[in-house]
Amino acid sequence: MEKDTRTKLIDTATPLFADNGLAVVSVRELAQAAGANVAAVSYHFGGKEGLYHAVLEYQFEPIAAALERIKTMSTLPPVERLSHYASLVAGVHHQRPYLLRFVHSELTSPTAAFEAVIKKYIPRIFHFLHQSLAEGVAAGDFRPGLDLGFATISLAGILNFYFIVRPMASQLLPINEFSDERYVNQAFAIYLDGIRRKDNE
Amino acid sequence: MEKDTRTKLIDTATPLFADNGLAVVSVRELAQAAGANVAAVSYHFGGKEGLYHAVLEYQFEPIAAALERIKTMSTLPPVERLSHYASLVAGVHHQRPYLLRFVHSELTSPTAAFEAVIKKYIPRIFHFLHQSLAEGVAAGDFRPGLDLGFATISLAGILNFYFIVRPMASQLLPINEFSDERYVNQAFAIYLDGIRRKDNE
DNA sequence: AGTTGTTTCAAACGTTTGTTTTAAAAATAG
DNA sequence: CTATTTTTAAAACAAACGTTTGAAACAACT
Repeated sequence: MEKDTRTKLIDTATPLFADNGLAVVSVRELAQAAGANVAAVSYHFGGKEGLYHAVLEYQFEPIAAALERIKTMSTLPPVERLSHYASLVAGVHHQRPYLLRFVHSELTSPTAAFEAVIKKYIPRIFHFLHQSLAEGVAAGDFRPGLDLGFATISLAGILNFYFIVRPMASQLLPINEFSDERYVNQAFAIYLDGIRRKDNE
Repeated sequence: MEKDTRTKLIDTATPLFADNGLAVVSVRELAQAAGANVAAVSYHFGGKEGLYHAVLEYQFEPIAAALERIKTMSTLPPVERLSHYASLVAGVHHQRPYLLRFVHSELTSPTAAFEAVIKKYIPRIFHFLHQSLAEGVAAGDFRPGLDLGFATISLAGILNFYFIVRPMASQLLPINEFSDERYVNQAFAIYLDGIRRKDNE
């Protein structure tokens, strides 16, 4: 078995890195949690940063796949493209519960992996949203006065913020039941209604 | 002068802690950046965590003030209360540009300061929003089917996410000009239009 | 001027960090 | 069976960590 300890290390490191950050988690703590030897990290990944990089690449796999699907959407009407994006967000976070922790951690305090991983995917997503919004305005679906850059951030924010705070939310908020799909549906509905062109425009 | 190095340390530590986190910033790096001695941190704050705690308390000052103002709003109609909250968000982030970094850092990977500081303020804000939304629904202003817990997160998300990613946004997004007030105004308008009761409801 | 309390400083303390090095053991493949 | 790769264990490494120490410098006040 070639990849037994390799994958075991990645699986164990994922929640530890996501919760505590690259710097806080020590190699010894990591190895013990994975049931592996201290030297295994250097042996397989060339060091702690190498393991972190491997974790991040695995986390971004579904985003790469989602971006491929996004390419095929250019013929769809803007509203449907945004709707697809919303369900894509829910699906990706369901597949990779820790992904957004890494994205946000890299956005706020970038490590060496920022250039290699984050800068590769995030701008493409924003570009897709930005362009879909622009076409929606041009088609008369959305409010003509929209600031597109801000509206892009608003959509990303209203959809993703929930997944950022969710791990702590049960301690802080009086929420009965957490359903990612229900959240995304309502949030997207609010957003879409909010940017729609009104009759008096 | 008693508080010269004290405040100098707090001021210097604020962006360092905000950008890199409590664990990553070393006391020596901190002291050198502040032009102080290594021992000054232990002397004035009892240690690195004490300094972090002092930084956090200073950051939360405007939130405490905002919560006081919120108390006086109970007589206002729900829409205006939410609108006040939106401009309060903009004002607080203007006063304390690093505040949200700390809030989010504590939400995702809590330090010892979480219980003492975060748990003290955040639930009150969410309670205020939750209640305002509930009254708005009861008054017929907002859609009757709204999930209030989710709608609370949506509002917090659409307003705050911008301030989380803004430091990195210029590298990632094609945004011409950053204006916090303009962003908050448009984002809140989108949200408010999105939760408004429609004619057919 | 002299006393007292506070603040600053360089140096040192004991720990922990990531990584490397040995060697032996285990597993895999040809 | 042999050769290669992987895993384990224990030890060692320099570097960096947070904190403490004791003396020196400073300030405030009688």
